[in-house]
Amino acid sequence: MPKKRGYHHGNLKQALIDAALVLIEQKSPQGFTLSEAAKTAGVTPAAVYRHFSGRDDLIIEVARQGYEIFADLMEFAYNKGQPSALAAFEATGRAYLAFARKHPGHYMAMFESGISKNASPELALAEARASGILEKAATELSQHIPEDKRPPAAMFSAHIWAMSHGVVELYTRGPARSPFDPEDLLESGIGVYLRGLGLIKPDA
Amino acid sequence: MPKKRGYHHGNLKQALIDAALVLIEQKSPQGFTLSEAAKTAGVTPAAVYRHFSGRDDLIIEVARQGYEIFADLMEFAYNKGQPSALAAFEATGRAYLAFARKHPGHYMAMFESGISKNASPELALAEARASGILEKAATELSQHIPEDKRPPAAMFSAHIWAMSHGVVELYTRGPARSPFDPEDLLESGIGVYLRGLGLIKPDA
DNA sequence: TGTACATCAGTGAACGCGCGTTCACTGATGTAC
DNA sequence: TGTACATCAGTGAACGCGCGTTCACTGATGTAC
Repeated sequence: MPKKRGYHHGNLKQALIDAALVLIEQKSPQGFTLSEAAKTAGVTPAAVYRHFSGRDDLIIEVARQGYEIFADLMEFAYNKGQPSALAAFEATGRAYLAFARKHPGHYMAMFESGISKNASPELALAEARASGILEKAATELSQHIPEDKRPPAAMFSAHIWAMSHGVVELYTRGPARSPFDPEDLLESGIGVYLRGLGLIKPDA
Repeated sequence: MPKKRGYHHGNLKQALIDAALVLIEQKSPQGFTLSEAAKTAGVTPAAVYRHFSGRDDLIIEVARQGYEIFADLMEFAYNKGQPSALAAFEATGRAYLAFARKHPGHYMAMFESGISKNASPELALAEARASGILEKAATELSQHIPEDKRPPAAMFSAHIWAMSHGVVELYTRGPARSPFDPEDLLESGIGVYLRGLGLIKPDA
């Protein structure tokens, strides 16, 4: 909410983004129309064109804001875990799932909308910042692995990201049923993985 | 291709499914219309209604066939790895990724279309068969873990499935870039995970 | 403080379009005799 | 083998609808004097 309410509608641009978020959560990123977003924001379809060049542009902006929030949350969690590389890493992992839960619309716009991260320079920038934090956490933690059996940090972080994303897609939404809480599932999965790297004691 | 070509169009039902597969690969499960599918199959939109009650019904059938193929492939891989529980398990994991690669349209209809696995009894049945094979492989392998530190087989299989699905979504499609081959990524990730469970020797 | 003007966010009417769905039909295939 | 009939897969015309997009407009806000 920059500026105050004023003007004709108020802050239509953000109102449209908020409307898109609601619709994405209800019907998926591809399941709503530009006109629906306008109606949800209480405005004529034509008004949308004052702020966005079309539907894709709107979704790109939703995703961009998502990456900003995502990066902020991850960074905060990372810092909170410092100076322990392990604690920082685990906090970051938990923050990932928390973000997916609290911001499903953003998450879907970012990862399920089919837009390329290069759809706009601003989007690419926001995405890079988020990835950077994940990779930093992974790199620092991997310093604790004996050098001769240390996997590349990018691979390490890709494994964790893949498992996190998989848990989100399959077990917080998606077709799979599981008797386990997604949070527990992810935490235990990462735990086993880290044990495999020798980063947690085998009997912990 | 059951029956031979004959009749008016040939085998329209399957032709529509094949058309849907092409369109799903090109534009995602929600990105095409019933009319497009009809046109792709070389037929009037009205003809679709002889075989399906609507677009959803068509996608459900695509997903069902996907689960059948999926289950067949997994079962074949599993049997090929026998009698070693570890070899069977790893072959099943590789088959998962191979399926996602070779049948992207089916994969997307199954996991990214937003249809519920209970959308039809036939779909639920096919899904259950596929899951059963995954769980069987996981259960057998988990017998080799010392009983006191053995996680529930369902959790074990959920971890692996989550990582597999995450690799598919993020690194064979999706926004993430990685210098690694998805196959290598998944194989190494599962390797680390199994080491964490004590199922592979730490120095392997 | 008040007035006159410039700006520009949002309106509402209009358009052409492709969609989903229905319907009576037609004509190729299968079958009975 | 040939003929007459039944079946039913696919046609094509028709419909009402909501979509995306454009345009001249209007009226609230901001600003210069």
